[in-house]
Amino acid sequence: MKKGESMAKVYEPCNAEKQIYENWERKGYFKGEIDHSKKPFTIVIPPPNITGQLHMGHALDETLQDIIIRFKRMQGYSALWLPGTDHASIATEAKIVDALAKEGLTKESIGREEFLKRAWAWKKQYGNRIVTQLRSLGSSCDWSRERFTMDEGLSRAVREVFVRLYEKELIYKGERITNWCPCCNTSISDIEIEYSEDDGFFWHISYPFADGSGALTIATTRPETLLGDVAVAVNPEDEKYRNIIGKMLILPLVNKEIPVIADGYVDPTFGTGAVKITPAHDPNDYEVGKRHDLPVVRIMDDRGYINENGGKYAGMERSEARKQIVEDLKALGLLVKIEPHKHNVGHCQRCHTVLEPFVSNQWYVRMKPLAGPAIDAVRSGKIKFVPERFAKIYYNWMENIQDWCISRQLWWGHRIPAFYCASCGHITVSRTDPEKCECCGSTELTQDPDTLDTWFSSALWPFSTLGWPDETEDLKYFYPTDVLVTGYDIIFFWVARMIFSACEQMGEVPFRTVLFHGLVRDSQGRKMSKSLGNGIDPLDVIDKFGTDALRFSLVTGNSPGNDQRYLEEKVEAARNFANKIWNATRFVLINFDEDPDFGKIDPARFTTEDRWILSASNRLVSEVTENLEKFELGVALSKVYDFVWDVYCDWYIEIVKPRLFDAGNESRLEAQYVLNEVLVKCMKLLHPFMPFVTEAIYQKLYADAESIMISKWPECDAGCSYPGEEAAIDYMIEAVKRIRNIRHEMNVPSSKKAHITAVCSDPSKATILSSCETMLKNLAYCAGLTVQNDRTGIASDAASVQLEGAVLYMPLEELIDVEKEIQRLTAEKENLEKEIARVSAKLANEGFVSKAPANVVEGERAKLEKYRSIYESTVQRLRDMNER
RNA sequence: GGAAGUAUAGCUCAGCUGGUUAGAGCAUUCGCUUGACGUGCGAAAGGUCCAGAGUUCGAAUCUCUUUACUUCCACCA
Repeated sequence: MKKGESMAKVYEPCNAEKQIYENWERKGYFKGEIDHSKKPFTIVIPPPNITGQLHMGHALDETLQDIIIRFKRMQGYSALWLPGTDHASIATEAKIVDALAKEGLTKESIGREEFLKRAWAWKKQYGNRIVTQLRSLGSSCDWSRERFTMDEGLSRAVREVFVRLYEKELIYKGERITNWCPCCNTSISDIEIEYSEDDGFFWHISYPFADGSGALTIATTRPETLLGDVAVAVNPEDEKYRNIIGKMLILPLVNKEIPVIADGYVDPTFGTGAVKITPAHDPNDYEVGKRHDLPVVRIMDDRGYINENGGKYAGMERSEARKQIVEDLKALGLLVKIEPHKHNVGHCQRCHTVLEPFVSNQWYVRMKPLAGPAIDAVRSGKIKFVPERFAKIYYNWMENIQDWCISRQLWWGHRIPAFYCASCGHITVSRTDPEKCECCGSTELTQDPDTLDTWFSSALWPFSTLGWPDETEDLKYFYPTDVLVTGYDIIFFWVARMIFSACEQMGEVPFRTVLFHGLVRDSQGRKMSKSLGNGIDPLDVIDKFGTDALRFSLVTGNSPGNDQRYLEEKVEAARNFANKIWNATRFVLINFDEDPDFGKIDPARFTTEDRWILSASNRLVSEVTENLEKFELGVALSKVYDFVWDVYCDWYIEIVKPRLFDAGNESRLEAQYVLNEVLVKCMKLLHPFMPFVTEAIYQKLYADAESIMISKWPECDAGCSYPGEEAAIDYMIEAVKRIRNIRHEMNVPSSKKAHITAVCSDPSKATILSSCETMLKNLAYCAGLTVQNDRTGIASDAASVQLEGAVLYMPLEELIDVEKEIQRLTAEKENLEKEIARVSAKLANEGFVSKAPANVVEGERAKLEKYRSIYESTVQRLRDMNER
């Protein structure tokens, strides 16, 4: 039995993929080896959260990375794709807290140690799920180097960086207004805030003067913060308030005297032009308070309840307190009016709770000194953003950067290595846990209870995963990494922070290129989300269509940085393509001799179509390679797709069939050779995109093959260029297409074959045509072909095909509707007239001829000549038919 | 308030540094058991490349303006 005959008619991805993947992994192909005879090529994975489940975003991200790393591996680089996961402090902690709640426990009740024990157990049990899922995408990660942000080594890196920054005074602890999530019960950094325009109210409240001389009306969106007011500010330039500056007001409900102060911060045109000042609960008020040396009165606890400073409101939840305070003000007649007011409210990115900004004592990274080198790294081109426009967003953020709040009131994460001395108050920050205070020597030390922002550790990922702070061989060989592939949504969270961290710690960029991709949205263009329930599980798609199909659909027709929609039809089309190449292979193998000896092929026996496709495939190699180098993955893929389907399957295979079916054909072996050669080349070009089918096919083609993934990437052969053969086949294809067209238009049944007479004035075209009788017979329902140089013997009602330098006549007798044919020819004639007019006008244009590049002008001339040739024969034919 | 992106066939989208009779997939219409594939083959229909101006010999492509949608940043109580 021939090899191809054992192949199923339909490619079944599910059977093949798992086995193929296991084989790759077992053979160790994914391993990145230090090999000084090769150049390294490194990608570190954007570590997914251990709480995460595979979604389309991962699928896209992984696919892009895998394409690049497989391409580079085949090109001969020592490729390393380093995988791992992120501990995701808030998200994971929330999971554990939820689990505890189900048992009626709280984290405080079980204590820190027990809590962490449970968290690690959870991580062990579920943290690997995402990793398993990544494998089903075909990711060729070096799993032997898998890292976790809380691994011992990575934790050491975190501590090292913290200490270094502290020693350089780039980390400090300070009391500032920080955004706080009362639900997650922790501080968060500025970029973790999500603003949304919410409907709210503007409450106008009357503050009576202490001397009884009337009252001043202020407007606020947060009346409950009134409890913490320490002043009311007006603009010093504001005429209407000039004479009340310095007077005292009675703070309603609290019955405390507060002053009217003057500060330029107040906009006299907004609200009433008078602003209540609550330094503990508003960043601007805090600044005003500092300028005027006002007290800071915090009136809310961490959970969002009014504290003891709130008098009778103490213990009330913030929204409840707001309601009550408004009620009470109304009762006192101090509520002047309530206006509906839309304003931007900050929400917690994770739980969407309304955030509460208030003063607290937190750890910060001083960003200004770190931002400079990080900006330079991109501006100088050491790091390239693809697409470039993201650099602007990056600069804009970096140039206006605020200090980064890195402490979190959580337990799951890297604990801040700061130790407070009970006797002298000194803070000891060190690489190892200190036994005594470095200042006074006291042993009464307590460690800061807080942990670090998750992103603090991910910021070190490109080097911490390679062994830093040790000077490992891996670090020396694989660092800096080459490409970072990620979504534009984490440019600030992660990309920017990796850049400044690497510049500071390594004195070297973390990666040379950042390839940004967009979001995968649903078919209606909405973001996929849990709450909408519109998410598509990549694993379901893989089950239904195969990994290759999913990967193909995510890459094709997509350009860097742009969002895309998930459409099942696209995956289906990709699945069909996998089936197509599978069947092309089946065809090739069925038509091979038992064991073709390609050592015996004679290039002299290559036919025109052989040279045509060898030449075209050679060009394909260079184009696809170039596109991949430029990260134009979608373009590269569609080029291979078009070539395989339209050129190789639809034309080459069809043209070459007679040679294969004729056992005695003298160039049969050459046909088999070219079929095989071009197919393998295409499979290699396709392998990074569709690793599984291409491997399955490769194994079919070569029984003793190792693996396509470690095969050599095709190279462009400069000697393999046959423009003459390419032009000849293109001409023949044109002829076939036009014959098919006319036959279909005339409703000629395929059983009705026609003998074609080619009238050819151009000897070179005559040569081409004389050689293509078989092709016309097989592809254009032709019974036979005669080539002659005049029109003798041509039936006046024959259908005709006008080509450059030739006319093909097909006597189809009664099947031809002469009127219709005249109509068709007339339409064609008119179209040609338009084209000729267009091109002639162009060539008559002095400016065009003198200024356009020579090859463009030449191209237009050739075009004109071609159109004229076809036009003449069209006119001639019309005349014949009309004179009939 | 700043900034960015998008606008091309009924739908989803390609079209790089200006030169194509403006492309693909899906959908539509018509025809096909042609010895790999109906997850296929063949043929067709379908577009003022959002609108307007400019640069140029030449613009879907570059510049400006307008409109619509999307996103990011900042944020006035």
